[in-house]
Amino acid sequence: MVARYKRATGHLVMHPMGWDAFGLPAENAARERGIHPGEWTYNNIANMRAELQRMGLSLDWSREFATCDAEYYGQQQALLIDMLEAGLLERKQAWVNWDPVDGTVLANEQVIDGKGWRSGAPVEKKLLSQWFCTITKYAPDLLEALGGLDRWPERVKLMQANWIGRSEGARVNFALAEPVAGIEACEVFTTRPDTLFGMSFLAVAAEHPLAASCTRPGAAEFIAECRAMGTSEAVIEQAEKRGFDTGLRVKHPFNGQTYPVWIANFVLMEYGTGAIFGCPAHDQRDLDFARKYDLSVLPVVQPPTGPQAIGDIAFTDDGTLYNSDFLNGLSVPDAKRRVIDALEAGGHGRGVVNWRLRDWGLSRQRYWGCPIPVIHCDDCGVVPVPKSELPVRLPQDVDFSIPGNPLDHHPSWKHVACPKCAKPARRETDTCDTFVDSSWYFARFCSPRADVPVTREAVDAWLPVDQYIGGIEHAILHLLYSRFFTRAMRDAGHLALAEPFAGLFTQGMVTHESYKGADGRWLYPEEVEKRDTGAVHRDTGEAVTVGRVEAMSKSKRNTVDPGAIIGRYGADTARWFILSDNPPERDMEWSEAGVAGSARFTQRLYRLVMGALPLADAPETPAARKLRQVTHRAIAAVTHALETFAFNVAVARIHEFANAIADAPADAAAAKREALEAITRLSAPMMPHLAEQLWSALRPGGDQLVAELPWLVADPELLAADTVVLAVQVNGKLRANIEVAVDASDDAVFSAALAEENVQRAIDGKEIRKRIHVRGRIVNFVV
RNA sequence: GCGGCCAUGGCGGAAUGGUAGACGCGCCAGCUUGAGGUGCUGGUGGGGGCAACCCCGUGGAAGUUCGAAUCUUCUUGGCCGCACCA
Repeated sequence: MVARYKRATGHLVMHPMGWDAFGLPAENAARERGIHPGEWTYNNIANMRAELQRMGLSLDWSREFATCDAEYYGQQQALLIDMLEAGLLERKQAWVNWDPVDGTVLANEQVIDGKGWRSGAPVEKKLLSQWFCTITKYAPDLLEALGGLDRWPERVKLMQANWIGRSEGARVNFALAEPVAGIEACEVFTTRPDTLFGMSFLAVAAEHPLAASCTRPGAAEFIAECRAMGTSEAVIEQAEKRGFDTGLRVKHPFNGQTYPVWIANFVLMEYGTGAIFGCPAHDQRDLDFARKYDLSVLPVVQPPTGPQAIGDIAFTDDGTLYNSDFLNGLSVPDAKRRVIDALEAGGHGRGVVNWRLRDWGLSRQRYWGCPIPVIHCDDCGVVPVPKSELPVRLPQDVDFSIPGNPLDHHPSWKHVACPKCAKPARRETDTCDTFVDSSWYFARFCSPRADVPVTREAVDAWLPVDQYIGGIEHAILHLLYSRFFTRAMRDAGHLALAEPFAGLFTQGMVTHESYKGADGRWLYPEEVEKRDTGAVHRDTGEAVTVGRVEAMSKSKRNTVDPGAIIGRYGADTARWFILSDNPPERDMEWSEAGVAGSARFTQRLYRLVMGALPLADAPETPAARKLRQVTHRAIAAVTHALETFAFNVAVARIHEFANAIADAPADAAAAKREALEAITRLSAPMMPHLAEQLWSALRPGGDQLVAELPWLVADPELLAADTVVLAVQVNGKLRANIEVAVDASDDAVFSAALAEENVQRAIDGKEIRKRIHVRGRIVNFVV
């Protein structure tokens, strides 16, 4: 609808459609039904394409592709090779989130409450060699550039900023009192270096090297316990601080004292350095920990109200430093600066900016994804596949009956000659996270058949995307990865911009109740019948559990098929109904109540126009001028509503317009054609088929489609009314309405208002202390 | 815990600080029909008169203002994001 409107307003619109088609569901279908993932996928695409075409979407099908087309993922492989050469794609050992059910690695973003986002299984930590996009190299730019995205929702920018997570602080190096296993010091990250004199312990994550070097009895068991508990939901909810004293001690950089080193379950290896210094008086977690293990608590920041004892609540606000040697008397911000200077001068640390964002692990041990185009050679190491040999195609003959990665246990696919030395070597069998596929598709649409990823001419002409419309669920991951990929492509010379999406609109999601049968299987809404006694299965009559209203998803089967509405009422009714229901940015609980009303309106509009034909010439009358004014106000109102994405309001304005045309008196006939043509053209983006039908009836023999006509522009002369209805208030309460000339003087307006009987009654002879006249709006008497 | 959004009739929702509830759904009544549906007409926030009109009303409390659903503060509830992030 937006594409049709923008086209009418003179824009050259590219409205493409493609398919994000790699991923787990295809492999699951293959396992369950013995059908090849490709066949399953392309069948689904054919069904969905037909569905979209029935809706009458003005899509440019000549640019269509699927991400599982070798022509697409081959070009993606070329981009990956560029990124490898630019140091943006790296292989490194890393603690990864391992989904034991799906048998694959998950990105942090795919771990929800400690569980795999698809399998729901508790995620384990594993140390593996994996491919990473070094998105962290762009962290400062990805954060700063958010400021320039003035057509993005604030909410999305905020979510991205939080996700990137910039925090200023210091790294402090603590020398061990006695080196252990070759380790002489431990570095921590802190945002509160000002509280360094309030230190009472140092704590490291279970995965930290210092933890591993601890030989005390019980240490290994404690570490194993932490790892097993991992990120499971139970642990997070309990939030119980647990620790193990290693017996090691570190030296304070300034006061010469030593402090104990603990292993603590609340310290994360992934953030900062995996080690912290504990200042219980001014950090709640440290305080909980210190109280539990009876560690010292020394306050060093004094609130303005004076010294206070620390009980079970840490003091985390600003104040004045004390108990802190050379920092005494300073404010918290001043003390931070001062202590960082001192750390740097003494070689004990430095001020740093720390980022929450971590590198993007994109390796998946899966078949149905884009193969990472490198070859492992015993002599040459990791060698990129020469671009002339792309695409690295997925083999067709794969066996899903064995668990694990089918590419890995395929008999021949991975055995190749090294491109450098020609000795036997092995293909990489990891495939890409499917977020990679969706991180540059918008650029590919500009030149979808090119034998390079994108042609400069095409991307320079089309990008950035002027209006991106997608669900709020993409606020962080997809949009962040796309912003990263665009920068990577820019640095590789493929295009010349950093930000892919100039304007972003986040649609709400369509939600529906979910249903579960007695055997625990999810049921489709059409299988369920609601009776007074409760929900039952339509065929078997057995009781059905009604679940919560949530976003429609294939896995929960709480989906509805717009095809049913199209079949019964037609595409225009379906479109009109979907647009009229509620504001597009809001979630919509799907209900077909009201579809009949939408169908009624399409019928009504048809009768309104067809019933007025043929239109004869008629004399200009005051009534005709009134109808013309109504028409042009409708044009302005609908245009404004569409510009602001208030589609439900646009629908309401067209309803009002239709009501006004129907109510117009017979002597307004001279303005009837203009009104009927206008309502036809205004409703065309929403109901394109009906609009063309009506247009051809209004202009028999005409050779233009509504879709080709420019958008109507309201005539300012007709928008300006001759008279205006003013509300008259007394003490802010409405007492009357008066109709006055638009250019009536204040005095004329006031005397007209005072002439109203009801106004006089409200004033009741009291003194008028103030009179307000806001032209075209309101009159108010204060008595 | 931190950050953000939201709260308006039976329902979805309108409302540049200026007539709260547009428009639609639903419901009620009447006309049309043999009946039902469709269609058409009227009504539909609460209360009082039952007409003209008056009082109350946008989760709650206070404030700014001639005037607040809208701005400010506090508060309650719901939703979303992040989360032992040092």
